[in-house]
Amino acid sequence: MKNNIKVQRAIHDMTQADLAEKIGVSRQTINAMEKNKYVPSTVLSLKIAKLFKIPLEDIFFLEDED
Amino acid sequence: MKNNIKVQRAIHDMTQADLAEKIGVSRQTINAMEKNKYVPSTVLSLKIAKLFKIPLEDIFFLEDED
DNA sequence: TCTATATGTAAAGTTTGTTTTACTTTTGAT
DNA sequence: ATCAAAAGTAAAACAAACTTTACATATAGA
Repeated sequence: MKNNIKVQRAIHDMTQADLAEKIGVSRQTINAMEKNKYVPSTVLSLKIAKLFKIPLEDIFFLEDED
Repeated sequence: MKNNIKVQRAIHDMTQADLAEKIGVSRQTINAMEKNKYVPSTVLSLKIAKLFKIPLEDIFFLEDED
């Protein structure tokens, strides 16, 4: 799975720390997500989509190997 | 978080085992998800939304306590 | 009623997400 | 060139997802 969180942050002019605080996780969690170190929970991805006011599928994308 | 996987299964006339097999998890995982025993990963929820051909937010819902 | 299929549940174990702390590197502004 | 903020990274510890096995309950049809 891939994501474009970094782009969404740029659009909204937020740092990783900003986003982390808004959705209630650590900054490292945001960083690791952006670097595709792991797959976040559905609660987390729903919160991010809600914050950015766009469909979850516009931020997170399945890949062939998923 | 809540979900209406059971309803979607009914619409598509699928058993828990059917769904489990289609998205590549165990039947107990589907059962536990339906009974809100845990929060699935974003890959799993994306696969379910894709299978049912509806937006993820039409299946999984944030609650106030999330 | 008997049987097959679907669902619910539980415990143990493995894997993976997430936090915390802490340090390094990059970037941009002055 | 310097400084501060932002981003990258890493290890240890803990929490949660997910699997496997196994059994119990429900439901519907023959």
